[in-house]
Amino acid sequence: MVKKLLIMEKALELFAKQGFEATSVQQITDYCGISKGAFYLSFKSKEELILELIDHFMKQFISDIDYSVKNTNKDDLLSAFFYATYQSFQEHSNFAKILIQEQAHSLSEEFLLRMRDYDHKLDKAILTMIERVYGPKIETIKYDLIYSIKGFVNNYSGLILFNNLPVDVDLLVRSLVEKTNILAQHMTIPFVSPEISTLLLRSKDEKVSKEQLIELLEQKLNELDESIEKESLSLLKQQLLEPSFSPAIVKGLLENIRNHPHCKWISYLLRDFFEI
Amino acid sequence: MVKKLLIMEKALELFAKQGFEATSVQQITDYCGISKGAFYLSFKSKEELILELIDHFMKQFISDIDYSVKNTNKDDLLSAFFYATYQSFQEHSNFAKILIQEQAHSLSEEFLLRMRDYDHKLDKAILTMIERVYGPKIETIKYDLIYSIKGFVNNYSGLILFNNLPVDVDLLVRSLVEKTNILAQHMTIPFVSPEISTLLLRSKDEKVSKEQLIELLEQKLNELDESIEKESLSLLKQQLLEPSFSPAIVKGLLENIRNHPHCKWISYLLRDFFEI
DNA sequence: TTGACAAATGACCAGTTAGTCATTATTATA
DNA sequence: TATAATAATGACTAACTGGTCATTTGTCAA
Repeated sequence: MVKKLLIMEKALELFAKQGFEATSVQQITDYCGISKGAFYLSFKSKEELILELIDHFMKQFISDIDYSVKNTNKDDLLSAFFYATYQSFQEHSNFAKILIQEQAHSLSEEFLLRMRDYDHKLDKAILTMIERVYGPKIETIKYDLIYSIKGFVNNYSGLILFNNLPVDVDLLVRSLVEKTNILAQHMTIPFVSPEISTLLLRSKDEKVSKEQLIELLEQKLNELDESIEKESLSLLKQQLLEPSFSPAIVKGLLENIRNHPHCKWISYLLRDFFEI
Repeated sequence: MVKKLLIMEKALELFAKQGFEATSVQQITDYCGISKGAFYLSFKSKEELILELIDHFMKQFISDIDYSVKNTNKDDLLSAFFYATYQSFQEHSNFAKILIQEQAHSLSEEFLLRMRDYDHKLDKAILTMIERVYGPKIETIKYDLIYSIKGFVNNYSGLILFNNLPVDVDLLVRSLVEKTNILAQHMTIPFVSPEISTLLLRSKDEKVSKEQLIELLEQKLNELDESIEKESLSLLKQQLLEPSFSPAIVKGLLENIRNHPHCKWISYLLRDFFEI
């Protein structure tokens, strides 16, 4: 099994330098000083190597973060989080580079799903953290806060990693903690509403449940006056409970409510649900 | 010439979906309904197509931003900037996707240099903007502010583009303006120092000049007490004025000062200069 | 209808890719 | 030492890549 680790190590180096696609199996085996056949004794495909690398490092990273978020006292929590993050990034800088720059497309569906899942876990860890640190007072802006924190981490990491800056980690952490605190204390206009967050915090393939949709529909129906939009919503609710209309009709009903400011979101969720 | 536009349009679509590398010329010509030969009548290579696409959209984008930054009164400046940005992104969402997710490596040096140049222009536009909006009081934190603004733009764009969210642009702009204002008013601990910014704001290939380095060296020499580090610095200054040591010696001298807190930066710049 | 010119084609080239497998080398066991 | 089992090799395949170019098609004016 030591061969497997050698391959993972050397491959990571090349991937960080050139990206997944631009690195060939031949290059990896040359760099390891082994034959191409030997590679396929350890991994059944290049794809499998990539997935194993992702799993290996993400499991470590997420559990590090999660631990520090759950086992540090409230006052040092933010510092601990940023420290743990940049500690991990420095220790595994090759992986960090891949994490930050390797884009969505190119690779397999499996890869995307897995990354999304890890991202989701990270979101939950950050959410736990800010709820512990700031309590209920950031309720309305917590999703924007998650996003801002992830933004800071990403951008400053990219800055450091791709310019090979010598880093004063202490300063970086203090600076990011301050930015986070400032935003938490003064932000009043959230952009990421709970509605949007439900979409972001669920996995890509698991849809909003029919029951959730119906609940949301009823809520919206109460808000609206008699109108084409309200009737459309009502018919869509009927369709949810007992499908009877053709796709064309459903599409038309969705079109009716699409531009109503109160219905944009529900229209989006319904489109997602009816796969239109 | 209409053929050329067709190719650019269709190619952009495929690039946004799959990335540059994963999209073949064959795929593009199939999607356009033309022959492979016809492609090479309009572009002399795939690379040329990519560069033309980048130029086409970046010139538009940068000039839009620059105009709005220079021709809006101070009070609406931030709003105008974020509006212009998201207007552009919505209008050219395929290009925006490429801009946000297409990573550094993979492509040619020419591509990297050009992107860096546009990025640099954007930095300058944002700098102009925040200096106009906030005046001298943000002097010490202005580079962190640039970075935070770019972080917000990038992250919220990614959020919107890759989840196909229906966007309330007004809300988004108000939310980002607020975040920016909050940071500008309360941030006190900058991470991006003027030293770092000199590195970021210059193009990749233009180095810090020898004269600037010597000036910086003399400054550091005055700060230090007699020590191995000071002697190393002195010898390095000598090497700058008149090269005489072998690369191994220079490397050793740099190693001597690498971990001294006062010398991290100068050591980095010298490594860059001596190409070690 | 003809001839001249430009536009468009797609078979073809040389190179690279991920992945296979008959063959050979190495090691452990008896 | 002889045998069996395992590890490792690298020439090979089939598919695909960016790019070329002899050939065909389309469009004019004469």
